[in-house]
Amino acid sequence: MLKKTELSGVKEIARRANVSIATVDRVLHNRPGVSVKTKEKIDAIIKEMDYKPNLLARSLASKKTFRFAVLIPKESSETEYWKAPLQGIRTAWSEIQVYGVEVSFFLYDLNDRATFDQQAAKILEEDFHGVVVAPSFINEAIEFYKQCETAKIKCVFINSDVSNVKPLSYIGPDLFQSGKLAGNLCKYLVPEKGNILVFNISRVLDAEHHLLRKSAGFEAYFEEAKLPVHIDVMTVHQTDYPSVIRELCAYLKDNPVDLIFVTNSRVFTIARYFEENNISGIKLVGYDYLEQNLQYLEKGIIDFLICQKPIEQGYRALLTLYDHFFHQIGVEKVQAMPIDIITKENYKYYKN
Amino acid sequence: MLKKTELSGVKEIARRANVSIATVDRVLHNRPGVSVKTKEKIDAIIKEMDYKPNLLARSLASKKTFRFAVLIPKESSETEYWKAPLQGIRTAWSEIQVYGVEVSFFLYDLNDRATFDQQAAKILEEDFHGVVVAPSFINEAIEFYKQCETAKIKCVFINSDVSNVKPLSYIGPDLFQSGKLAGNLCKYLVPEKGNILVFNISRVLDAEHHLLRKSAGFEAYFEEAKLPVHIDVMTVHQTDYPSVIRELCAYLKDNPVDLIFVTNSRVFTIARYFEENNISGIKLVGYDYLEQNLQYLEKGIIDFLICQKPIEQGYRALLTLYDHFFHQIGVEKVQAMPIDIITKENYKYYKN
DNA sequence: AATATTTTCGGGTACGTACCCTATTTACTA
DNA sequence: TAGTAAATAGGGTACGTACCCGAAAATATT
Repeated sequence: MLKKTELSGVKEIARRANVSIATVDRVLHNRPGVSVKTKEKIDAIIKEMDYKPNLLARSLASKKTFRFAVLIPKESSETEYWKAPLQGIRTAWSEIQVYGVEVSFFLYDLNDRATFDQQAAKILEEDFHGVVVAPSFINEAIEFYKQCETAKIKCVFINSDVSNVKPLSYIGPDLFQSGKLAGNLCKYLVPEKGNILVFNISRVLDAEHHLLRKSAGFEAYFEEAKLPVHIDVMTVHQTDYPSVIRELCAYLKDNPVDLIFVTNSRVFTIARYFEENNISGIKLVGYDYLEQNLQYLEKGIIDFLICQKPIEQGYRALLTLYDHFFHQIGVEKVQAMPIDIITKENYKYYKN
Repeated sequence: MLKKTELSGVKEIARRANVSIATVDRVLHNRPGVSVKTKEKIDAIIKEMDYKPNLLARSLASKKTFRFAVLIPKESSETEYWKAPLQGIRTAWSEIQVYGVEVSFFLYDLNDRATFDQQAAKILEEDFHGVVVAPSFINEAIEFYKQCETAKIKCVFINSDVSNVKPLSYIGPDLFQSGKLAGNLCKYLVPEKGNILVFNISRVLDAEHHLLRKSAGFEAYFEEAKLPVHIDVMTVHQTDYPSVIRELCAYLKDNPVDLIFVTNSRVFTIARYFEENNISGIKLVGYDYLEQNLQYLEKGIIDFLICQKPIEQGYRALLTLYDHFFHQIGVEKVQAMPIDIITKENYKYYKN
């Protein structure tokens, strides 16, 4: 608890440049009204001092308010995955609320493309500065992105990216690599010439859908490693329990399987079937840190879960917008999330 | 970019209570000089408003300065592990420096107990408010902790904890569980009745040393899972390459081995030997995200690395002290780090 | 050369909190 | 009851930055 040492920031600059604080302030925010000569002098001093503005004082003094929107799927009864990013966004919001950040939520239905457009339209009606988007529907998302561009609304994408579109930042997994990691793990779980089933469970599957990219990465791994496993890929569009199981049983009847890799969080569906019918001997690998999945991990029915920090994705998405607008910081174009491996022995310590 | 709405905090309280800001300030910091009656009135209003002080304004106005010390091992030529926590501490420091935080570093030599005491003594001579400690030497650390207690210096432990000692916070792995996770992984790597060698490489090994706890967790896993693997534990106290390899060769000559589990970051030593002598067929699992280890992970000589976010440990250690002193926030007594699994396919995305 | 206009700049106040210094009130002593 | 000490309260400035408003200097117009 001692005293400060040097003089403060802008004041010190002003003193050295023999100008007023207001003038320094003008060049800092390159506002007009400063002659080229003095601007250069001040710029030089700023550089020389390596001046960093005091963010506390800045946001204290600033009465600016920014409005952000959030366009992500709502949590469904079938999977609670989207609770996590939402939670992360809420946490970030609570931290930066005091700096004058307003956030509005627009949640769409993963099983209904139309709801995406509806919510997107609502956002465009209002006057937002930025928006966090989970682009589950490729074409719709691209269209929305373009409209945001003309409306000068900054976009941050989370959870899956979209080619040919350059948002302010993408925060999420490298999906192909995520599939490769799954392959890497599964290598250890199956015998020499084992049989693997890759299982896509999703109502909608756009051409570039993220499940397909994981699936592709998975197959690529075994191809590159030249491992002689047999891989079948199966996709079901009816996501309710009976439908999924019906398809699964049909496959199992005719094919030997050592391992099933479910490309999203719905691996618990399979696990439930295994438990209820006392099936063992088939390894199970899937995605996401959900209560529904963890119980089967604990019981040893699911061997591995792969997880990509959904809470942090949401958290960082909002903070990225905040950094961009308040600190005028150049934000990372791509913020690749780690690809985490969760097992029975470490899940209790995992931070989603 | 709109306007604020309500009146500010203390001012509003003062207005409602018909007193001055200074008086409100007194009851907020329960300083003397306020009659019981007005104090009660103000307290009631504070409660009613659910007043939360503006931390920005607070630290702007406060000229308080806190001094923290850091007592951790220095990076050695043998392992660069301790670079990471140091880096995390430095990052945290750069973020909170503006709030008046001073940090001094006292680095000791992992191969020389005496240096711990020397640096510890230096810390006690000066007037610090808090200290970040890596208690590598159990008894010395306990002694230091006690002296800190009488000197009213708050301690935060990182990397490994010490029983019977209750620091402000412990930030690091659950070592026993970390060993269990290793067992969980290795289960998939060895055959039915495989042979495993657990390898401790450390100059000093206190009774409660963290390598031993990992080792214990590892064995416990196989015991609980009732898996009939054969586990030998070997410890070497000479940590240079020739010595380690000499011991290893002696063991390998007489014993079949399917997998070696190295309980710390020195797994690269073994990997180097395997590479130079073209040994394959022995799986290798060890600890820590070091450049030295990653190259062997990439080459497929090391199968898995377990990692516990050393950078974040340092980062959070300093922030914990900061939170405690500046925000008077009750900090978490134990901040268990996640137990992360690193492979060839996900290490590029890992954040240490 | 005098006036109008534009460019360039400084003074001053505000943001919400901390804390010093002084003024007023109350209680106590002789 | 005056006189003094202690308790209680308020005024005011500072923290580092933002930004309004008006003043001075430079340039343009007549």
